[in-house]
Amino acid sequence: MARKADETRFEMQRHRILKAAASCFNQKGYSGTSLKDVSRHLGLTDAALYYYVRNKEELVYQCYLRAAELGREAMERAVRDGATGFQQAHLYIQYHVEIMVGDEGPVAIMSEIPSLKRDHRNEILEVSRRHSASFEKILERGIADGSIDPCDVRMTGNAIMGSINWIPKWFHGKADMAAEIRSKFPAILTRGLKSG
Amino acid sequence: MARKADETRFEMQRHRILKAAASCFNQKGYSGTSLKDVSRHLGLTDAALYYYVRNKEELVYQCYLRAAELGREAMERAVRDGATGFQQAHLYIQYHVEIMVGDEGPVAIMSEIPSLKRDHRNEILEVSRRHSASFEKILERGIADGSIDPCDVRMTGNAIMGSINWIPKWFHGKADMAAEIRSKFPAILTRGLKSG
DNA sequence: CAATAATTTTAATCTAGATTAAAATAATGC
DNA sequence: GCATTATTTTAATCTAGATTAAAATTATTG
Repeated sequence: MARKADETRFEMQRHRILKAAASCFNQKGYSGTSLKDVSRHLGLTDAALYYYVRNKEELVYQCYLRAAELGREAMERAVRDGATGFQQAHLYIQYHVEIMVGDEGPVAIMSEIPSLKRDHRNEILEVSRRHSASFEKILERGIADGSIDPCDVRMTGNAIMGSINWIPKWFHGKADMAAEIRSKFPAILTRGLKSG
Repeated sequence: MARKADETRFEMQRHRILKAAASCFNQKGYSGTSLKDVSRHLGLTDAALYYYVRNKEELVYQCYLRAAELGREAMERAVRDGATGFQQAHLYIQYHVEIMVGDEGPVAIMSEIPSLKRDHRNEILEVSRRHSASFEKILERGIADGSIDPCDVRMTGNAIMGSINWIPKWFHGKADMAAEIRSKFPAILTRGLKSG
């Protein structure tokens, strides 16, 4: 039987598929994209996808897991690398924006949660809650250490996250636009936080 | 034959339907909501909807027209009532937020544009472009009159709009939450604009 | 190269949900 | 109350797209 080499081949293909799927879901929504839409992007048949994934729902679910993974990483790095709450918030926004516009493609299809089946949905909702909570913690930290002006962290968190999550709705992959977003968005979103 | 009374009856029912549809589309997306989903909310049969609307696509389209109408109104009122650019921006955000959380229901399903057929899509995209442009004009006005700090109006506009458009993803109709959003969001979104 | 495992395709199914037609019910004007 | 028009339902269609099974192709390994 085949060993490590195959494992890698399989994983690579699977990764390509998830990436293509995430991109489609982002553009057309879950129910709006057919498996043929996804497979066409890869020069495959729709049936081929079933070799990599149990069914369509599993496909979004995997996209979400990947998005959650990337999000968690971004959060961790931000908390590790930032000295003050403000810096952590700034870094997190920077990393999150990067996920949205980077060449990894838009991994995060945060709008499709209703399409998940109950167990998966609950899991993702839970992860998502924790994620929001972490960001609010950062804001609180900033308020405590004086780097961020006192504010309602729940609302402020939602406002900032929404801004970023909405990016895929108007950003369509042009490289120069990506650069612009990367360079300007973080400053715009944190300007309102700055204290002093 | 029936006259004005019926006209009104018809219009009222049609309005209820559009409202229910918008709400469903917001929760589950266009392809994710069946006509049965919509009709169930109203105690009707799915077939009944066809008396009011040519087909499903027409339904989203009408929702969009209504959303666009409300958006335009909000923009006009804001421009009329605000003295400075900053005030206009603040008012517009306030009105826009109100549309999202008000009892009119979430009219704006700005994510479903890809589901529209070409003509309708182009029309809505055009309207949407004009709308964004109007908001950017407000920001420029504010910069010119000194009430808003110089900034990239394109990016800033997108950031603010995104925040608001994302609200339906996490706001689920609880009245006290609506009040909180209404009272806090505008300040949060404009804090970063303030000059001086 | 032969044999086995991995990957993809072709060709059916199967189902949900949009759409339609005809019939039934409710409302209205006279 | 009758006749007409408005509204809704019931009962079929019709179709796109998800899913599956079996066959074909491609890699891998010894």
